[in-house]
Amino acid sequence: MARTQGSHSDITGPRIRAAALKLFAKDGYAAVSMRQIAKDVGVQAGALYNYTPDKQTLLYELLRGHMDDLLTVREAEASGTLAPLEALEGFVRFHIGFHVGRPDEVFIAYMELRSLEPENFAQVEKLRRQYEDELEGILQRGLESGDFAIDDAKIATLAVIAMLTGVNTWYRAGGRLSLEQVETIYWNMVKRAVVA
Amino acid sequence: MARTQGSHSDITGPRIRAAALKLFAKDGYAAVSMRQIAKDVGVQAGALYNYTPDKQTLLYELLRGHMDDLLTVREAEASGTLAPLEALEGFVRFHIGFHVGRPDEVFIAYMELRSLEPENFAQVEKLRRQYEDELEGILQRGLESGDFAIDDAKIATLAVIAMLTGVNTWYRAGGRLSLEQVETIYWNMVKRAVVA
DNA sequence: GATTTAACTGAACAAACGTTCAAATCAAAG
DNA sequence: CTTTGATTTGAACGTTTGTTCAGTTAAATC
Repeated sequence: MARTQGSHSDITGPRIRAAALKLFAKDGYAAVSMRQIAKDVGVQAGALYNYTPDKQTLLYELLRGHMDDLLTVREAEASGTLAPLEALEGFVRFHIGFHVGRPDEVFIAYMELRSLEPENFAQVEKLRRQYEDELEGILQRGLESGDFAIDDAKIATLAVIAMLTGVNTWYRAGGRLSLEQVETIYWNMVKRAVVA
Repeated sequence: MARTQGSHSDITGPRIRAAALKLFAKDGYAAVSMRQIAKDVGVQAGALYNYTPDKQTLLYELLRGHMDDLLTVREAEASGTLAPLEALEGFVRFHIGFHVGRPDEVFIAYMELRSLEPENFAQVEKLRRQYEDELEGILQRGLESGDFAIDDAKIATLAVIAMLTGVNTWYRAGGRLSLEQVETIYWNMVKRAVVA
């Protein structure tokens, strides 16, 4: 079994994942061949199978890793103790910052969900729901405390997330607006949309 | 050349497009084979080539047709003469109603843009920008008249469209909420987000 | 320097791909 | 009934797909 103890080079695995990530994001999972990934890494196609049992697992581990990352990083700045307004602002700014910094991961994370086999899909979907639940909790708390004025916490959750994730379709580092400006613009819109 | 005069059956072409639409939406353009489309229609793969020169054109015509539809239907309820607030409400309700009624078209229209060859991509992209420009115009007018309070008309355009199009990820006809209720919930959020 | 062990190559596999085309089929026209 | 012309079949094409594996290479261990 390969990769059980570090020996000769531990950089090929990551390089494969980086190449797959880039190519899947650009052309889509189904349109990318193992030979293209191998060529990008500078290796023959057969060599990839020392690092992944198959193509599907390669995709799954990218999506799974991305969601783990998202939840782990988010956990570090928990919102449970904050008032709804501050918690919401924190979530908005976190979401934008995190997603803008990982455009390829974000892109495949919801473009290629359907390319996952059912059990892999279920795993990733569960993590995504877990992330959404934090926002829904914030909105629900704010609704009950009277801080927020929304018709439906679940719909507002999905609407806010869709709006925020949309940043990735146009934002490019080094553009007209700084990340902090973008965060503030979106936070203003979210605030006005939900705060009483 | 086939299909120059109606003769024997004019329903095969539409049936092919319907099958392609359904399969592309479910599995993605690259993952769907001409043989799968043919099987769905109840015909051999070779027969498809009496109706389309190749697979790429099939996709292009689906996306192109969808965008033409969008712009044509939208034109029928122009907003130029309305005050910004009414124009915006009309746009929001139209966008939701139109998109919710065509989930497959909407899904491939922005999932499979990258599967279009460059010149086809440019055509479809142009139509999409044309649609977005109407919303941007409404927001810009409202900004200048003082009816709206937003930081940036272009960003607000993209944010609103992302939020509205997100309806398609969860809305199903016959669910808990009627279409009109959904429109109203989203209109409330948009209104609060941008109206002064 | 010899031995071990992990990493990679390069060829091969069966299956599936988009597309083509001669031959068969079928509905309508004369 | 025969002819015409559009439509479909079914096989074939060359290419590409994911994956396997015996054999080569090269680094680490003794």
